[in-house]
Amino acid sequence: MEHCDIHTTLEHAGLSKTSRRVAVLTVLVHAQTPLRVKDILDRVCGEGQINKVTVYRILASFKAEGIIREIATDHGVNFYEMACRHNPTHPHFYCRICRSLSCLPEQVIRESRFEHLLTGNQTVDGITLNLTGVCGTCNLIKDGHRRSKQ
Amino acid sequence: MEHCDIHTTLEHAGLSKTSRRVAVLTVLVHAQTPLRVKDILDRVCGEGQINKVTVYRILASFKAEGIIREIATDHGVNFYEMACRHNPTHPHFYCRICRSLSCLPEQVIRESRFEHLLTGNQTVDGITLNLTGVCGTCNLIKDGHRRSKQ
DNA sequence: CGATAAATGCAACTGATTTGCAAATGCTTT
DNA sequence: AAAGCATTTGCAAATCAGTTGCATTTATCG
Ligand SMILES: [Mn+2]
Ligand SMILES: [Mn+2]
Ligand SMILES: [Zn+2]
Ligand SMILES: [Zn+2]
Repeated sequence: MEHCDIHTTLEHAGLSKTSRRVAVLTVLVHAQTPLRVKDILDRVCGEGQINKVTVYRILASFKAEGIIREIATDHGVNFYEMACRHNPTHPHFYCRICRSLSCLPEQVIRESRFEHLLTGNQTVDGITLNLTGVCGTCNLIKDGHRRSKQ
Repeated sequence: MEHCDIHTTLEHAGLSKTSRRVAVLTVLVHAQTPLRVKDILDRVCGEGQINKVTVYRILASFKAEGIIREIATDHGVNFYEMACRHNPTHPHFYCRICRSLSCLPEQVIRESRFEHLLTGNQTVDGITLNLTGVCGTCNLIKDGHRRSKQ
């Protein structure tokens, strides 16, 4: 699958190409699902490592520049994914058992579809559509438990 | 505006009508916007007060029974609102400056509209549609700052 | 009334995110 | 190159929402 060029993206956002920013962006660009800060730390295990505070700060700057999207969940853990043209806004599914987040990529969400709902002079810069429930894997485990109790 | 009967709701959910549950549900039923735990604690300032742990446990039981909805936000603070027939699922607007959440009540969101996106055997029990941005009040303040700097 | 289960409060804990500050790094000007 | 200044990073500590363990109270049942 195609993805953005790391260096072009940073240049276009006006962010200098430090080793840490390149490392974090590389991880995000190659991710198949949205990532938590912990996931990013695990995957940036190159030579000089990286501090979690640095990751938080880099993510904040990426978000401010519109490079990435932030997806909040109950349980207070945020996920991050690319917000480039290769990855338009789409719904997600969050499993409240295993706390995993997966993309539901078939339906693109247009901001314009909801802007008429705004009555005051709000400014919208993001949309999140999340389904919550129990994922397939956790449902299987649940069924197993149910059977073994009968 | 009309709202659910406290006692009927608790009975129907199979929850005993303790003073704390009645207090929390009363606050939620009369709220004009989704509330944080802190808001609920502020509003349940009757005689015997109430402990925050109790509020968390009551909210967990309400959510498990489908009495209320939970709305997650960046910043890791959850909001709660009634999930009864008087208040069908609808989008919300979250201001990332003042961290307030407001209801956008004009567009009802039907779970069925998104279920065809699920490929595996997930179980869906909730949908959240959030717009994020800067609210009218915070935009006014921002404009004020911009002017005073010119 | 006792026995038992459910609900509550309190203190301590957890875990994600943030803040303060000092050290490192990078770029500009002399 | 050296000095000056802004940006980035790391480390320790703080913050803050939410959770857990356990003792106490309150409700329920026979
Ligand atoms: Mn996604
Ligand atoms: Mn609402
Ligand atoms: Zn799961
Ligand atoms: Zn605001």
